[in-house]
Amino acid sequence: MSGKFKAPRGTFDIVYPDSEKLERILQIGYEILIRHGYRRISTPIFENTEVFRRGIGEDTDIVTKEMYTFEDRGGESLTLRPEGTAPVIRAYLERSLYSGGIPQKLFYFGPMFRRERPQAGRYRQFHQLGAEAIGSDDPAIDSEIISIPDIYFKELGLRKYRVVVNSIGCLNCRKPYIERLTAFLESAKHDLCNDCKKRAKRNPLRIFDCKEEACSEALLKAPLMPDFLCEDCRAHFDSVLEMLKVLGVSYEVEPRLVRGLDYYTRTAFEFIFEGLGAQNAVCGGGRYDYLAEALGGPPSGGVGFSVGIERLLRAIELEGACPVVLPRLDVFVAWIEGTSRKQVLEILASLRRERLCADSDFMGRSLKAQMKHANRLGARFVVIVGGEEQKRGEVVLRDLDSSEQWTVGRSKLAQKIREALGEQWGETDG
RNA sequence: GUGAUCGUAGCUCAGAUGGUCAGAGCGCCGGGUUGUGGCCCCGGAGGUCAGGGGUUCGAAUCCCCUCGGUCACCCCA
Repeated sequence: MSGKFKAPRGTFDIVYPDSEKLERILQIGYEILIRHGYRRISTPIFENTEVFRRGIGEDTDIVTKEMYTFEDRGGESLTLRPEGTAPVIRAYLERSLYSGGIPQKLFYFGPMFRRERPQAGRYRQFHQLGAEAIGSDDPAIDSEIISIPDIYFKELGLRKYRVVVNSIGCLNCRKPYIERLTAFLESAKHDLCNDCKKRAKRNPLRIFDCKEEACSEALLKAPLMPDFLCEDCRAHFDSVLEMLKVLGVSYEVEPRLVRGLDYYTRTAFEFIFEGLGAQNAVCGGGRYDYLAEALGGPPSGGVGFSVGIERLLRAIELEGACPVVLPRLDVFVAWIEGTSRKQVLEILASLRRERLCADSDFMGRSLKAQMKHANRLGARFVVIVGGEEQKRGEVVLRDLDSSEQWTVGRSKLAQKIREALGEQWGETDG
């Protein structure tokens, strides 16, 4: 704590080796997404506030109390994006991406912002890797969207999670259901906790999240959404489940699973992990058939998922999965006092041109100190520049693993290092 | 937004009842002879004890406030 400033509450720096682990995990994710036909989109980090107000829903927690909204100097209301789907749909409509053929399959990665009270697995700036398939209402695309994170997590070596799915219907069937549920809650209100009494009025679907034992008991006889699905929604849901079997996704139907964002319809799902505490949903998503219309476009349904990267990283750490491969320096260029810095820099640059990972001393340290530094950096070789050898156009090359060292001509240096590295890894350079 | 809990050097932590209590290990920097690492030895730098206020002759140690971390609620990724 030497400096004056700290990162704002709920934010943090991502420093090596975490930053390197993050990079690796993203690469694996991108590769899977691309293999499924998804292409990358990057939207602005902020949008007109209306994109979220209308996209996510006026009454949602996100919109009513969690957004970073500000007025810019032109008087326009802007908001730091709290999630990725609404911006992607905005871009889809604005740029007529459907003209590239539907469904449009897009993926994104980037920071999201929500002003919540920080907690393990919950931050004010966090990162999501997500995908959207827009323009198709084929149940098969729902199952594809659910299967991708499943494949991803398995490839990362993760095991300790469950996939829970549900259908929350469409406007036609959800409305009668909510009426029925509300009526039930009214009749059972004397058995509910105070929070649930409030929920019963504001957001009845949420009532199933309550952890109070008394409430859970009271809700045993509550009507469940899947029993109220209209014919189309029922058929869609059944079909999604069948396709999931075909794709080898082990799922559990969770009739009480709901979503906090208004635009969701039909398919809703979450990936719940063990041992993450309260914030145990590493991935969530679902279908959103009304979102495009809410943003002023023509009706066009879509499905998507989003992975919380910080939570994913935590799950990986907990399961000891996906070990980090520490980057290793190939060669460190050390130099003896009195050596021309220009020549040292030339040698360093030439090694880098040869695609070797190379570094040098920039502190004017003693040779001994440079050796220590090279060792700490994990360098495989040290090149020592200076003295008699240099006058003959040669340098000393030392292998820190075997402690062997040779005198080599400068022109042969890179080649010699390559050969030694090649032996190590059993391959020639290319 | 609510509640609980914690906050001493870069890191992990010692510091009984307030009066050499500002420390250790690791890390970092330097040295152990003239141009060479990993082990070992020696030396050094780094903290207004989260910040502010109060009680007291005197507080890292007691009280209050603020900030931050953690956990839970809430909500979600």
